[in-house]
Amino acid sequence: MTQSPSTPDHANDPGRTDFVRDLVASDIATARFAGRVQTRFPPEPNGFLHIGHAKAIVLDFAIALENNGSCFLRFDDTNPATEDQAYADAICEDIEWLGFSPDGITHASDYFEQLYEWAELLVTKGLAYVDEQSADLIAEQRGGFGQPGVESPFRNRAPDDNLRLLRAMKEGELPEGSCVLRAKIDMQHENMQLRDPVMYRIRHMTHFRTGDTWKIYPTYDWAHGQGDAIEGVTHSLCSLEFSDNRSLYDWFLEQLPLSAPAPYQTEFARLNLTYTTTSKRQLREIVEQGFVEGWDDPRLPTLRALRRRGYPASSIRDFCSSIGVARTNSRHDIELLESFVRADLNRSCLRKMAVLRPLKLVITNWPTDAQNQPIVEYRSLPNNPENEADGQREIPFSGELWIDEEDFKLDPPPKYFRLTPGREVRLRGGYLVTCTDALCDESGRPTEIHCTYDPATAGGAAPDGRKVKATIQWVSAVHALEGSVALYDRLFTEQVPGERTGEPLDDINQNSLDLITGCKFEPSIANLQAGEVVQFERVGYFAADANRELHFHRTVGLRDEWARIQKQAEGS
RNA sequence: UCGGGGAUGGUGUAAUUGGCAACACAACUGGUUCUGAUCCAGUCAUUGGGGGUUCAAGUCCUCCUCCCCGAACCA
Repeated sequence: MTQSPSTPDHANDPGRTDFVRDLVASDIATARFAGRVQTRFPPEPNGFLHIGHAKAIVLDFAIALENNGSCFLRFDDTNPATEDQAYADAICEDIEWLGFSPDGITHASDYFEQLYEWAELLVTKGLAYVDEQSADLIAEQRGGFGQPGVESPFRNRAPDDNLRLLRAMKEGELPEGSCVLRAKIDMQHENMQLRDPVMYRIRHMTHFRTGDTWKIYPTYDWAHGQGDAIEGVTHSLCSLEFSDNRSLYDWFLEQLPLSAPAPYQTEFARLNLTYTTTSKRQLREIVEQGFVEGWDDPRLPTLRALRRRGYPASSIRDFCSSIGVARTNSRHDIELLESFVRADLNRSCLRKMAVLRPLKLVITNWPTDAQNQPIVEYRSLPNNPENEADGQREIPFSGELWIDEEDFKLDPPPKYFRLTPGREVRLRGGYLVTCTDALCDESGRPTEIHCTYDPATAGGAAPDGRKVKATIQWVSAVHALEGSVALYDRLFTEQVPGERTGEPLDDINQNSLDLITGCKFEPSIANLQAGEVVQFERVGYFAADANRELHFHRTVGLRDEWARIQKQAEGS
């Protein structure tokens, strides 16, 4: 198994351990599996991977990696009604993007034949029987919490008769729903999972891999542990809700003639994040009801959405390994994820200047050439102050510029450092300018700002050492490229969607997308690759859309001290 | 109601297995800065509650409280 070499992940936190790693270490110490470690990531190909899956993927692969073991990707394709090759392809793609290469890609359906043989074995041993009752009846007879179940009238049918019926099920001679194969365990067991669980159901459906060869399909419980055993998995990690299934996992494996020590299951808490959801069902509703534009809409926590939004795979990996593994149900602040994204992007991103909401700034004393045209100068700015090796770029500067509306106030609030009549600020990498005048429309909204510049401050430094409180970004009006930007807000308005009313969709953020057109960009923006992420200085990180020219997705904003001050002012 | 699991700051995760509650995020102070970014310094919990054992308890015992999961021919 491999992982992109660029990211050390756990390496930055060596001594780190958790209950899963403790278990693995102890199994190695006692040679339970002869020192082997093998894990697997077992998604069902009926949906797209999301950030919650990323936690599981990182854990599964990291455990293998740290112990010289291996990790397979195994599709849990036991339900032909909901699964599809397209999902399987998407899952492979997402895992690869995340930075992991499985040691093998397998399917539960690869083992249908072996599973069936073992099912006949259980029938022969009197450990499984065909039940001809309806699903409703079986459910009813299962009993409830604290109440014992009732045994099926078919429970003690002779093995030979069961075998004949099972074969008839397999041959497609019996209609869907007419009967199921059940394990014969204990209808009184306090763990409902052991009250004669269903092993096979009849489905006359086409499976995306096995086609029409099977008329019966194994349930999750009858397929999962067996798949693990066949593949040589040692540590089968899954989420907490499968805790009660563990006894069944063990029971099935105990009945089978295995040559190696049986794998065992360990459960851990799945990932929850504030202001979003990792529920497959909820995500489906959000997409299907049109709250977002598709499974890769950057507002979603799906891996393809995060990728499109510009989240580096390494930041997701780092986040997943930093949050640890426990059995406590918890919910992480989404800010933590965002802080990993910012940390990564701050190091790696080129800086660009962009003006999202343009306001014209005219330098009234800017020189003109012989044709009476404003002269154009090229100012040199670092591509990334965090990394000198990224070099410099030349940006055209002239007498008419765009600045952001937010960087000018006719009537500045307290602690506002930016441009206002009479005040001097720095145009980043350009000159110090002083506002002399502002033209406004009828409603009093500024439409054009007039400034004078100080020719002695070329590059933005004042020879006399005078300080200005603010530096703002700008784009030369005649050279500006025009495009659009999608600003994303949280998917939900509440930290815990659904906590108020019981219905998560009640808390969906109706204003999660703010599409801004008419944005102005510095000319070098034209050289960006599809999907490349840059920092628009003083604004945030933005990913170039893969298809639309000059359209950007806001990955995450910069931390914003001014916004904080304003909020405090509102509060007091 | 029965079974399984869980509870450490605003959030999450640790604590050499009985020995000074640590780290990250958030928040708040302040400093640096040609990004109100980054960076740097500082502040912010005696561990769900009661009782017990012990020189010493987040850790052991005991009683209690609260939370999550489980009664698909889903996974």
